Formats: sequence, C-alpha cells, structure tokens
Amino acid sequence: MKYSHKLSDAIHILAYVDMFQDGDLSSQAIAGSIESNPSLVRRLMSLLVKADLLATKPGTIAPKLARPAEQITLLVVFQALDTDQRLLHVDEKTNPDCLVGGNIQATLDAAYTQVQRAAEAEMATITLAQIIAGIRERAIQKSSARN
Amino acid sequence: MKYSHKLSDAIHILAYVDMFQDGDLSSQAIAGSIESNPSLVRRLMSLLVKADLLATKPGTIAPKLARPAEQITLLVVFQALDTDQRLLHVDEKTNPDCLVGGNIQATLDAAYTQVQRAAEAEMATITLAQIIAGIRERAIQKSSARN
DNA sequence: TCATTTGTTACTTTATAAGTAACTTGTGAC
DNA sequence: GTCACAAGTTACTTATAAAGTAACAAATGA
Repeated sequence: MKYSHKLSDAIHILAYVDMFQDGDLSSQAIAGSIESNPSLVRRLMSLLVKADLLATKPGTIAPKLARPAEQITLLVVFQALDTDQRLLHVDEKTNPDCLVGGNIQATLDAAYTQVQRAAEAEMATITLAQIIAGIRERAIQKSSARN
Repeated sequence: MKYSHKLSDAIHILAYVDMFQDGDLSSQAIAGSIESNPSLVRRLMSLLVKADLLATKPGTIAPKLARPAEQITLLVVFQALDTDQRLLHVDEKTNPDCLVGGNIQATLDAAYTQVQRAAEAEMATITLAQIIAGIRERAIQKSSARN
C-alpha cells in the first residue's frame, strides 16, 4: 500500500487552524499549505469534527479548535481517522490444522496489542500545543540562522 | 497498500523451525503452515539468515535457529525485514513557504520518533521463546476444551 | 437570488506488499 | 560424474489501501 500520512495531514490542519485563526482558513488555503487539494482537506476536517476536535460552520469559513490545543493529543487525532489503526498486522490466513498455524494468530495478536498500547501511551503524551510550539521554534531558528 | 504481515510470517517461520526441528523443514512444508508459497518463505528465510537469526545450508533441508529462542526478540526480527520500519509517516510534500508547512515535517518527525522508540522498546521485551510458549499453551487449552 | 464554501460521494491513480514462476546454485545419493 | 531435489535469487503479476480528483448537494450571507 501507500504509506498513510493522514495523521500528519490531520495534525497539519489543526495546527494551521489554530495558528492562523485570523487568516484565510478556507479548505483551499489549507490545501495550499499541505500541498494537497481542498476536497481531501474537507474530508479530513469532517472526521475531526465528528471526533469533536474541530468545530466548523457549513457554508462559512470559520473552523476553530473544539477544545484547547493543550487538550488535543496525537492519540485522539490518530483515533479520529477512519484508517486502520493497528500498527502491526497478524497474518489472517494460516493453516488451522498446524500446531503453529493454528495458534500463532492469537499469540501474535496479544503481543502486538502490547506493542500497540505502548505506542498509544506515548502518543497520549504529545499534545497539539507541543507540536505548534515545535513549529514556532523551528521557524525562529531558521530566521536567526539567516543573519 | 496491503497490510504487511511479513513480521508475522517471519516469526511463524522461526517458531516452526524451532518447534519441528526433527520434522519436515522444507520451504514447501513451512509454506503449508503459513498457507503461502515456498518462494516467499525462502525469501523471508534469506532475510533471517542475513540478520543472523537463522542458519541454513544451501541445497539441504536443515534450517535451525542461529541463537536460542530466548535471545530472539520481536524487535530484531522486525529490523531484519526489508520493509519500511517506520510505524507513522510524515507527509513529505508540504509547502516550504508556509510557517506550518515549512516546519511541521521536522516537528512531527521528532514526535513520531518518540512513539517509534516506545513501540520498539516494547518489541524488545517480547522473545521468540515467549511466542512459542504462547502457541503451546493455546494448543493445550484447545485440547482440554475438547474433553 | 446568487456567488461562495462546506460537506459528501464516487471514481481514478498510485504505491507497496503478496503471490507466482522461472532460473541458478549447491548437496548428497547412487 | 550425473541426477534428483532443495535452497537461493530475480523478475513479473496481482491485490489492496491510500492519495488525488471531480462533481454535486446543502448551507450561508451579501
């Protein structure tokens, strides 16, 4: 498959909306920053609205965060997406009549769940506010490097 | 894309080789347990050999673990594969002239690396020996459930 | 009422992994 | 030595999930 960067784009949208609250927040403008297209941005925004992370008003250009950036974690954004959320995948088609093939699926599923929990726990510690701060910091570093 | 289950299949091979050391360990037989084909099994085995997890002798049916199952972790198997190992992916194509687009890649990369490290640390705690024990346990549970 | 924007649906394209086939190389039996 | 067979390798085809795109309905406000 293609490597999904939906999570990255969703965070991008949230950061953009928060940072440019007084600027142009049309799906067109946001698509320009992501270098994607407005339709894709609107679909992602729709998912974010459903997850209660973003608030929009149909027909108007007025998106804003549904809660403070400090209270939006990578994890909740991740879980708002409609993509598969498993990071590792069990082979669903193994020989049930074999000692290994018949029991490895459940065994690996338990192991992968453990890994998944560790990853999600880490995602829960990273907030949109931290990402925004990171973006601002890097921008400042760049401008001072130009002197 | 398709969801990769290479990691699952690679672990399957290692478990199979260890558990059936005295049985038929041809790529054909292993493929039967995975319900895949011998060519794919041989390719995976080749990667495991390169990573020094498995030892084979060309032309003969004689694969065996290159080290004890207690010393093979999910992480080293994962890292032996030739697939992309990043669990989360930054969008590589964002507008560099935008405050957000120009700085979000590096910021997210740092955040994703943090999540990756947590997942890998967890993978390092799970050994092939534990997976094999899990397979055996489930097999026993099944046989007692039949009584 | 009309231009503009969001929200939604359907379709096309692209990227990555699985599956397959064919060929080369190595081994051991005879 | 040669022959059957298995590992090892390479190239190609198929399947699948995500990105990209287009089109249109619904909502808004000038």
